[in-house]
Amino acid sequence: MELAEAKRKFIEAWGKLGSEWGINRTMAQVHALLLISPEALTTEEIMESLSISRGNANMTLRDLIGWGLVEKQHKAGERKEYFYADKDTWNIARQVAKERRKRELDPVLKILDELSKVEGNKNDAEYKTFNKSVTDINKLAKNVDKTLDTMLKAEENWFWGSIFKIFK
Amino acid sequence: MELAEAKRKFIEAWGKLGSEWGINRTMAQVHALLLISPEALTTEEIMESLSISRGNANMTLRDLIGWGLVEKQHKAGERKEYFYADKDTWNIARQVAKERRKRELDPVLKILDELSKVEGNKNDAEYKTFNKSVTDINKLAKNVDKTLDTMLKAEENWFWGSIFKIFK
DNA sequence: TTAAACTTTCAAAATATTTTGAAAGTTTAA
DNA sequence: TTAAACTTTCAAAATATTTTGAAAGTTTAA
Repeated sequence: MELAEAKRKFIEAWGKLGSEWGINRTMAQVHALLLISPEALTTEEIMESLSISRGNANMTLRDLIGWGLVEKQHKAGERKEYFYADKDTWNIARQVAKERRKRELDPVLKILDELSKVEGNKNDAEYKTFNKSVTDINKLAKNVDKTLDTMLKAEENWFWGSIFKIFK
Repeated sequence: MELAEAKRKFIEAWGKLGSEWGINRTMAQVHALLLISPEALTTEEIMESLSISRGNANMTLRDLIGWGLVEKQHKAGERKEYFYADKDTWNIARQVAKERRKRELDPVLKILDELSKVEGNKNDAEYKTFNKSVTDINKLAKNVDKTLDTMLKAEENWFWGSIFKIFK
């Protein structure tokens, strides 16, 4: 396979995976493009490579910066801004986990905590089922939360090393 | 908080979480409704509770069955079909992990394997960066894949117990 | 100051996804 | 067989999301 074709496939695959994981397709594609670029790119180059508009490129890059996946760079003597993606996969995984936890898991945990406090008649099947489902899901969500927390603080080797020790 | 209000909130929260995780909102809401129902419900009751159309209810229920989260039940002497959700959160988590792995992770792993085989000039920065990113992501994805595999085979207590032993 | 070189915004258009509901299909009892 | 009681399908409508591109805004050098 040609390098150029391989690059296109990578951008496509990453874009698809992104869209299945709540990151929009273009955002994931811009990220993919930067991941395989040795040098930081300008908005212009990104627009060109992916055939997207200036507005889209601008907003997408700001989102990626917001997710902590991309940073702005300035070159001496130039007005243009350059964009560079962190290429450490462990950092990428951690950043994504961190953002999604904050944006999605935390608000749900808050609601579940409230809902598991709702009182009711213990002889009412409706209440009993509601309460059991809510408390069970709450427990699971808290476990996930704690695991993510540990992962966020951990070093890559330590994390996977420990996971593997357990999983043999 | 009233039970009725709590139920509404739960359905809303689960629906939102679902839509952030690639399961459509209505599907997640139907699932939530069934999770807090002690008895299996009919299509009619689901349509009514959530104010959705017959077609939507039917397709959504079939999807939920396809994800292994809901099952059809028949009551003796009745023509109607009843739908019941598995209430074991560990099973739910495993089912979802299993389906998403199959639908999303596996295809990407296949592409990454191919892409990491692409040959090129080792003095070319373009090639070097491409190759490093692809192989790194491939390694991470394989780790995730293996961990999911273990999780799918594990018992709940064993899984979380082990995770906790490590994470102290 | 000014104007060139850039970035950002946002309403409108394009696209993608979801939902509806009527028509078609299926099953069962008699 | 038939017809009532149900389920399924799918084109069209509704809704949600994404993208465009021109206009407005900002920064810098001179």
